[in-house]
Amino acid sequence: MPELPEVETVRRGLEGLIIGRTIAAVTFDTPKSFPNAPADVQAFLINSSVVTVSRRAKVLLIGLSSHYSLVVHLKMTGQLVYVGDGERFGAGHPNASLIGQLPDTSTRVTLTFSDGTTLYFNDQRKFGWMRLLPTTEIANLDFFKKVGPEPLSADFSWQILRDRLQRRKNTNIKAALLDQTVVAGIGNIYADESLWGAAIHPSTLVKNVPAKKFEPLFSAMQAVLRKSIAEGGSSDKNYVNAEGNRGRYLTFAAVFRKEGQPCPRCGTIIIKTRVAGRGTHTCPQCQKLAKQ
DNA sequence: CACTTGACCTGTCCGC
DNA sequence: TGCGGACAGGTCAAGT
Repeated sequence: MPELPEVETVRRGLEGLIIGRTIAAVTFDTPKSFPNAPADVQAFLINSSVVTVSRRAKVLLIGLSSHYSLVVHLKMTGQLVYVGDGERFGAGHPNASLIGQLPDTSTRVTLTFSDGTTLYFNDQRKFGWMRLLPTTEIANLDFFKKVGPEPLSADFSWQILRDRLQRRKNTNIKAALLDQTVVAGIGNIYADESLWGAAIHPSTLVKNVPAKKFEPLFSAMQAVLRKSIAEGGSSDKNYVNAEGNRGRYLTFAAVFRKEGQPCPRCGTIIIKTRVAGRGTHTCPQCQKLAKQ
């Protein structure tokens, strides 16, 4: 569920909260959530400070003064939540209610800074992970070598999107949008919202998507992602930002989790089906499946 | 090689 | 009320 807008929201939050802080201690539960060797942790995490917080696709990169980085994938239920001390987050601060609430049963990794504040990596379903890697090695990870372009980057275009989607011409358009090697950062929420925006049925095979539809799809995808970032992302169940607050985008969503409600464009009742192995929300009037 | 399905997890919800 | 099973979906491995 954390997709590009949610991870970007976490990134922006962390950037203002943890840069310059020095890591004093770490605790973690399972090798899967944090598989690094204790010796590396001691040598390259402890006593290093946070220099950068960046993002590529749905992956967060916390750059450290040791020239290592914490690489974090939240997968479905991961959270990165910063909790200050009483002085920083006193009564009235939106984060104040978190003091004493963490760690909880979902906490996998706890990073304690030298000033006594804390960054928690929580993950109810344990799909997510956090790894400490030399910063220069990140680009060599298989995922980073294969991942597609950033959909909001200045040099991305509808023609590039079209060409990359068409590499998967025999699969449906929703599966192609979810393929991170086609374009980075799109997950179930924004695939459904983008396809509704362009009035394309998600089961349409890529080779059958009319040529005139790729530009509207590109525009809809960018608009949806930008709107969601502006609203702090989507909180369906677990997602919260770096201060523990939920996102607001689903208030504005056209179809995602809107089954049974009227389509904002034509009033037809939104339905939920299954496409590409995922729950899929469409307007049956706006998004008709042409014979294929 | 292209494409689809299952596994990884656990909390929640639904039907019996 | 309790319980089994379906479901949630990002990514990778395995299967067709």
